[in-house]
Amino acid sequence: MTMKHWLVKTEPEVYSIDDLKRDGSTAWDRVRNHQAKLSLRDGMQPGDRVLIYHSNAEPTGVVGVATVVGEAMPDATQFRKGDDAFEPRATKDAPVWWARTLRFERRFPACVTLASLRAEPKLAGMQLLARGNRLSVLPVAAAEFACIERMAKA
DNA sequence: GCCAACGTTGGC
DNA sequence: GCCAACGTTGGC
Repeated sequence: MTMKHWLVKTEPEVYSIDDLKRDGSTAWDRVRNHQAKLSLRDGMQPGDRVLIYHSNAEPTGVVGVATVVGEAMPDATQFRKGDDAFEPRATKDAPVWWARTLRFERRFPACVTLASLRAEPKLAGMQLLARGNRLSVLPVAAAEFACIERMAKA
């Protein structure tokens, strides 16, 4: 099966690309949207590459690349009573939310800002840039992924 | 099943 | 901090 490409959003004040670099890899969890869950659980394959996007940041944009490691796993945070990610409907036999391990690959020398993404004609169809998009896990076309990698080097 | 109220996301 | 977009909840 061919490789897929993805983008995940994170608020750097909560968990940044530097946190991922420090940790080496991390469970990408606390995602509480069903469409994003399907990407995490069913869409991603081991070895897929993932753009890391800083939202609510100065500046906002793509800051690096990670790799999908292993299979989907139940999001452990859904079982933690008292945690704001707790999910009362979830049981161990029937988890509601899923997570993936992402491994740090590299940090771009500079953030590829949202403004520069919007200014790039090749990215005009990118799902991230669609009006009102709030999904925190998104598929990215291979050509779009390559384009952003080139922008990071320029 | 409809839909108003409400909560969250995320750019600015 | 504001607010548009839009997902979720819950009464009916």
